[in-house]
Order: sequence, then structure tokens, then C-alpha cells
Amino acid sequence: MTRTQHSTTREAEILRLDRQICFSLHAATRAFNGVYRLVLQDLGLTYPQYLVMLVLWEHGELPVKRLGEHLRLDSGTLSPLLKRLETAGLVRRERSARDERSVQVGLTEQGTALRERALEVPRRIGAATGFDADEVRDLQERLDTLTAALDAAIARPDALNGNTATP
Amino acid sequence: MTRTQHSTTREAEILRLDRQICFSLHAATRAFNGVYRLVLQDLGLTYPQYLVMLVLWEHGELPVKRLGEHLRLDSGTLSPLLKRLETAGLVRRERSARDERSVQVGLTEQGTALRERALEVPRRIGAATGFDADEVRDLQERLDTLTAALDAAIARPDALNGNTATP
DNA sequence: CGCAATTCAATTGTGTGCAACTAAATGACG
DNA sequence: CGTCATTTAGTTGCACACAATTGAATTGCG
Repeated sequence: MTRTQHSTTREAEILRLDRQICFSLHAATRAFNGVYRLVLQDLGLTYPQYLVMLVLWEHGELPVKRLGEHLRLDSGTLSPLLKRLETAGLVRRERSARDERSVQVGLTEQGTALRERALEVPRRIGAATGFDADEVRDLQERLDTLTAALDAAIARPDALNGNTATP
Repeated sequence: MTRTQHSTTREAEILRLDRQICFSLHAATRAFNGVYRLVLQDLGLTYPQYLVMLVLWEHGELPVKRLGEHLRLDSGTLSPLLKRLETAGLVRRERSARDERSVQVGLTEQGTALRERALEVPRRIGAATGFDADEVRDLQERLDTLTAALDAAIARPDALNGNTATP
């Protein structure tokens, strides 16, 4: 038990608690990822690719920029991902004629057809969570609140020092 | 599977709901990542590196295997990460004399010293969330429950089809 | 009109995360 | 005692995530 001697119990607890909090989210995300990986392998999609397809199924053709806004992802992530979906024959990419900077992303016939099989996914995931609809909704609300708070803190970095004063 | 294509609205809602649920977790994780990135850049650590350091500060020297069990990460992720921490002078790696397969990971003097500055991190993160201690504890509990359910489902893949029968 | 600022996608580089494989060491068993 | 299965790290390959940069197209403004 060499357990870092000089430090007080109080300090040790501070860091241990923090590990539990951030680690819980980290672990939940990876566990979710694992389940989606398993469920989605039938469709030949990764989890982020599935998210992209969900947006396309819901909204139809739209530029990379809009896609990134829906998913909070930038072109650095989306460009290679969309290329892989294009190679897989699920997605079509073409520069907009109206604005040559913009690239329109749309579904191929195959990509549209895949939606039928994707309808099974939510039920499978739901079964894996063991949560009922109310619990899921509640958890989602908390996560969204958390995300909003974290985004606000990032936008105003002094919040990270516990300051309440505005610059 | 009798469920096939008739009601378009129903189907659209199913996928839209799934997008909301899985996306909330995805977004929360990335938002948390962003805040940690900002707070940890003073310490020169990434978020996963910080998690590794937390385990080492709490438990002292231990083999890569144990470290992976604490963090649910395998050597494929830990090996390069630990090399970077070693290059940064925070961590020491040496093969165990007792079992030559095992590699013991311990803190350098510099790594131990970094703990002092890390004590500030939890307070900063807490301020960013805007959650009080009770809310954080409650959210953590739900996430842990979720993780346990998802892990159990992965271990028993028929659970992903909503079946209750055992093979 | 003409030039500067802005927008947008793509690229580059770093750091995970994980599956699949390799290689070395250990242990179990006949 | 030797063989083989198991354990443990490491390596490789692929797929995000994101910061920073590039380059092309567009817009704004005098």
C-alpha cells in the first residue's frame, strides 16, 4: 500500500470522484459504440456512418456544411467518411452548380433501400439498453442539458475557472 | 419479420427518435471532450492520458493489463498512449522480473509532481457542467446502469434481437 | 468594377479506439 | 521432460475526431 503518502485523503478523494464522473461517460459511450457496432455490422455501417445515413434519410439531399451542423462534425471528419459511403455505393456527392464551393450529398438507390433494414436498429438498441421509453427520454434530456452547458462554457473560457463575472 | 413498409410517418419517427437518443450521448461525449481538452492543455495531457494518470495516481505502479481493466482499454490503445506519456517524462515502463511478459507502469518524479496541478481540474470541469453534486451523482448512476446493461447485451448477442429465449 | 474578407470543402497531422495478428513467456498435462 | 494452450504486450490497419492549413469560389464594400 504505497498509496501516495504525502497527499491528504481529501485530495485523493477529489481526483477519485472526478475519475468516476468523466469515466462513466467515457465508458457509456464506448459501450454504446460496441452495441451499435454489433447491430450495424449487418448493414455494413459504422456508428458515425449510421448517424450520417439517419440525417440523409430524414432530410434528403443537403450540402456537407448542413450535414456537419446536424451532426456537429466538420469537413475533416466528414470528407473521408462520405468518400467511404460513396465507395460503398450508398451516397452520391456532386458539386453544386449554383455555388461551386458547396458539395451536395444525396442518397443512391442503394442508400435509400438500406433504410428498410435500418428500421430494425432502434428496437435492437432499445432492447440492449434495458431502459423503457421514459427513462431514455429522461436521460436524453439530462445529456442535452449537459451538452448545452459545456458548449456555453467552451464559448466563454473564464467559466472554466469558476468565475461568474463577465469580461 | 412481419413489419414491412406501410406507414411512412411511423417509420420516420422511429429513426428520428433513434437519431436523437444515440446522438445525445455522442454529442455529450464530444462536448465533454472539448472541455477537458481546454482544461487539460495546461497540463499537456489529452483526455485519455489524463484518465491513465488518474489511475496511476490512485493505485501507483501496476501492469498494463490492470491499467486496461480499470479503463476498459486494451494494449492496442494503451501501448502507444503509454509511449507518449513516457516520452513526455511522466511515466516509466519496465518489464517485470517475475513475469517477463508483463510490463509494469509507474510514475516518474515529474509524473507524481503533476498531480498537484491536476487537483484544479475537477473544480473547473464541475463549473463548466453547471450541475451540482447531486445531479452529477444521479447522472453518473444512470450512465453506469446503462453501461452495465449494454455490456450484458454484448455478452449475450441474442439480446440484441429482443429475444428472451436462450440458444 | 476590383480587391479584401468570408465561406466551404478538402487535406494534413496527431491522437485515440478497436480488431486481428505476432511474438514471447508461462503453465498445464501427459 | 517436452508439447501445447494460455496469457500478455506489442504491432498493424482501419476509422473517427479535431486543429490547422490550403485553395477555390463567393460576397461585400468602397
